Amino acid sequence: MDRAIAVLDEYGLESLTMRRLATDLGVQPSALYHHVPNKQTLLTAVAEEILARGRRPRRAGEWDRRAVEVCHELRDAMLAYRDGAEVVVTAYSFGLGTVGPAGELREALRDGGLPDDLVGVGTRALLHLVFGHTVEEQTALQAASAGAIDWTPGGPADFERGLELVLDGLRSRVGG
Amino acid sequence: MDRAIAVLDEYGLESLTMRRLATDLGVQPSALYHHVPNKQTLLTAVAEEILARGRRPRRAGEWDRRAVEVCHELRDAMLAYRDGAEVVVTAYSFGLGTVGPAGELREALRDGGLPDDLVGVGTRALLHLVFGHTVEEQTALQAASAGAIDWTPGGPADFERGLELVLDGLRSRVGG
DNA sequence: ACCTGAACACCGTTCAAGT
DNA sequence: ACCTGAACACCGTTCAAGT
Repeated sequence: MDRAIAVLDEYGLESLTMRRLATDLGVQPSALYHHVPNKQTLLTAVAEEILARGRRPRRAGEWDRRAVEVCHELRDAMLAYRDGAEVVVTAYSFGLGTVGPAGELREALRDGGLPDDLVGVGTRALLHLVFGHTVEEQTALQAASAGAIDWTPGGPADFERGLELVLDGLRSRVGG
Repeated sequence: MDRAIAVLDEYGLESLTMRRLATDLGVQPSALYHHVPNKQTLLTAVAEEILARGRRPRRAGEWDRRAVEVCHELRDAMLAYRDGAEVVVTAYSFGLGTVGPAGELREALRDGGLPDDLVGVGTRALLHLVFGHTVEEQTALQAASAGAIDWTPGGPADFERGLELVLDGLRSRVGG
């Protein structure tokens, strides 16, 4: 797991192959299949580890500030490793909603007193915003640091303004 | 182009390889490189063709209803072909914003009289919502039709409720 | 201009065999 | 239990050579 994340962070997702990881570990590729059934499972484990390493204590009390906090933690966790956003988003799209923060977000919206169906709609909307923004941001950051692009993308400020758009929508529906 | 989309729709993105497309066309793989510099370019062209085939006339007059209309057109276009959402989202993440509907969305928000920076934030938020929802919906639909899953995901109703959340946020900021 | 044939440098995964 | 060695069935891409 440690070596997988190290290879990912140093050489990128396209270089995180079973063969390369095996070489890095000084082992034959086939040896990996005694610890993991296939590559997708390996990548899911990497995604979970990235999220676990990004975990922080909750501070906010209000449900909406807590939702923003979870979104920031998620973004920061993904940005902490090269191609982290892609890895997490792909893992999420496989095991729909299994990955950690979805549950915490859902809980926050529920605590806000929103009706059940809106909790679902709102949670997915926030997750999609975080994922979309962060993949775009990370791609642009990496392209910029490679000199392939001249502009820099919207950072935390733009990120939060996007979140506020849907939180406005949610707040106006509390108790509705 | 026609054969590429046909192969995609019949066998899925993972089967749309240069070698397979070549075989389908009765030609050697190397022959494709006289029409396209690499696979990514081919996939971008496929994405553009999928969007072009989904193009519909604009009906709505109001800027916010027009934005919803563009989002629906985008979703429908992607859902029309197997793995269409993945192909379009990937292409988008490479040539950031070059793909068609982003401009139309941007134009709609601008017509709404929103300040320039909010136009950018809002456009990206809507795009990310459409992409996130549609990839999730299509993945679940395909998993369900393969019998791999029992539930069905949120369709057009949930889709539109998500959009309305951010449109509420945007409307409340018109003239602000 | 467009294509073939052959090669290069890779993939993920399986499986008998070893210790 | 954990690993090796060897193979299977693929990839994207390049390039000299043909028409």
